[in-house]
Amino acid sequence: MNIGEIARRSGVSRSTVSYALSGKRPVSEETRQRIQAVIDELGYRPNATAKALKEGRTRTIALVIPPASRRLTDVQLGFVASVVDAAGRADLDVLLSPSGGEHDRSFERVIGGRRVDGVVLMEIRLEDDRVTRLRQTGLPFVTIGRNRHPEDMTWVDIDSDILISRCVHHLADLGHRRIALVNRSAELVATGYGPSYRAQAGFTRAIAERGVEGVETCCADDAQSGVSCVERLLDEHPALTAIATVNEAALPGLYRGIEHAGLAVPRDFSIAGVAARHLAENLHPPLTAADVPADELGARAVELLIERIADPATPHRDLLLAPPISLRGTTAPARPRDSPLS
Amino acid sequence: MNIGEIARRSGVSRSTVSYALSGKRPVSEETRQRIQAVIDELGYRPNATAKALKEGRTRTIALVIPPASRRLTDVQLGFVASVVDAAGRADLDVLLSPSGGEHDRSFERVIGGRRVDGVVLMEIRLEDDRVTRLRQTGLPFVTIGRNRHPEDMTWVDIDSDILISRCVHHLADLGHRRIALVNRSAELVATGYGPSYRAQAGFTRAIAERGVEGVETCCADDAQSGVSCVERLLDEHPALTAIATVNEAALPGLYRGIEHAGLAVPRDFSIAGVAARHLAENLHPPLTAADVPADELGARAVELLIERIADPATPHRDLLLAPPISLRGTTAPARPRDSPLS
DNA sequence: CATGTATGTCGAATCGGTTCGACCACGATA
DNA sequence: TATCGTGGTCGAACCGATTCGACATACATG
Repeated sequence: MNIGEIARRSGVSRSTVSYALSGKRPVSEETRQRIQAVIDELGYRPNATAKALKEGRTRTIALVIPPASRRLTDVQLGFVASVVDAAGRADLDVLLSPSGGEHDRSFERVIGGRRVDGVVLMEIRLEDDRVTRLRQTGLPFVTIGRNRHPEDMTWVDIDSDILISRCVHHLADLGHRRIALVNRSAELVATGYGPSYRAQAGFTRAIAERGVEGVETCCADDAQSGVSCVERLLDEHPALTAIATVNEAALPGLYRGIEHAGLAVPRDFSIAGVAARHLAENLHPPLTAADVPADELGARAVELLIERIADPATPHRDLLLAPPISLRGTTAPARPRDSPLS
Repeated sequence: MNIGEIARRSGVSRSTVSYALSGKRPVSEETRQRIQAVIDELGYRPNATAKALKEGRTRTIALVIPPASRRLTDVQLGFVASVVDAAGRADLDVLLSPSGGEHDRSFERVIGGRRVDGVVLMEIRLEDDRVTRLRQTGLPFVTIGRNRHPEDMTWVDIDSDILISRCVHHLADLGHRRIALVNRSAELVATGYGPSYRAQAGFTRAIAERGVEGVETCCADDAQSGVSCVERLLDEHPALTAIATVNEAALPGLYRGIEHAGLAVPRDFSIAGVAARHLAENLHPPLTAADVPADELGARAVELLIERIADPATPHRDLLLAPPISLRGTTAPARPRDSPLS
């Protein structure tokens, strides 16, 4: 079952078997065939662990995901899928490592034990311990998202600042004067989650540029919270006519909340956001949104990582995408409503 | 950076360092502290690959998922999350291996190269090559779902036969006389996907037991297909008053299609199904459904796998769950409708 | 005092591969 | 004929850990 067994049965040395398999030195056609016959018969496959030890690389990358207990959003799921896919195409295996909370053991095990040749890190915070930790180990890594100082690292990201700003401009173009930003959970925003932070920045800037009225609010990542979020918003700001959002999971709730308030989308109320295309198209009416190109980002992250693994001294690179807004069914010209309270 | 370096700097042999770390033989307190100091200073962590080679186990399990290109359903996602979670608690890493189509290289790489100590297999078909392959390698494995002959293997599953049958009985109890089964995609059913096959069996049986009229149909895994599926059903069977389904992804579409037809759920039309709790609760109105206990199944699968890894001769076990139907907002007494065509 | 037992340490073998240096046989070349 | 290159093979070293057997020292026991 190991290379020695194959060698013995073929009457050659272990090195000859190895060379017959790798082709790194010539082996006579005759012996090659004899060896191959034995291999086929026994169904021998070289032990990946032994190979990894000798070669000094595991042909495995780690994908560090947010703790699995918190449900992955559609966009995150898209990242996982495309990373796994791209890695597979490059004959790399993917070790899944949840991080955060009680899962830090897993991260430490994978990183410290050098079980992988490189790491793809998702869900980066503006200040992120894991980045610091990876830096000290010297293990190549690429992040999906960036921290506060992304200068000396390799990353891919979407520009949620620009994207949300585009949403606001689009809504303002349609005549909306009172626009709310529905961000992700307060907890996430508080712990310095990049996309939320940057969405906020883009929102504030665009609001100022257009001289319209803006309201910012946080909302937990589920439909129920979306409903109550809209209730609260309409209660406190009855003249609101549009929402821009980066909160995918809340979207069904936002739709429902608006409907409960007796408003029709997009006739009475507009929504624009940043979401997975799949999700945007499946909502009803389909969401006008900047579709996060998770496939491209994930695939590119893996490519960049492979580059860094091959040559860790390669200069750092990055990729910042700002896909256009796909106009679907949730934005329309503003129809001013009388505020019942004003 | 390796154990030899630590040994040299502490002035002891490599074996002493190893024993100091593992505690498998006594080491004097003094040397232990000296070694520990060096380790802390250099941030040394033993190489997992070398350890794996020597010990003959990798402390890694593979999780074989359906090809990532096809979007995972909520239930599948629940399985992944709980398996990763449970493995993490047992200090096992999880290697993600997509299988099917072009991804079979990945499966072969992981299994053949003995990169893992055991395998959790998801999305089992009634006839499944991967099960056959795993059998010949002798690698311990546990399946989530079962194939046609699950006698000599270890598996966990939900009893979709019983579950769908319960849905039918529940609907029949409410007076529904014409009930449709919305199964998963025709392709999946055709290739012998267990849950679909068993749902069909349970449906047919329950229909017969209650002497009601049943219609079976397949539906692709997305909202759009759900809409057209309902359209088609109501067109061909205008007197239909209820749907039982195992198709999570189609649910939003089913709701929408029913609404389009001018029917209200649950007043005019009832739905009962099998789905992830999370999803059922987030629909509007919340879905009356048997909630798939993905957490429990995933965790149990890992436990069973760990058992088999520790002792491959352990007798095979299984776990078949049939959670009760949670009554939520989508089922109500039948209100007969006149068929516009009859 | 001899013997036995436990503590503490070391060197060498081992896991299953890859790879380097050496060697032989052969035909081509000077 | 002496030399060289090359095809083909082997043995040994190596990757970085663990573990076994051996040995030395110290202490308790008969």
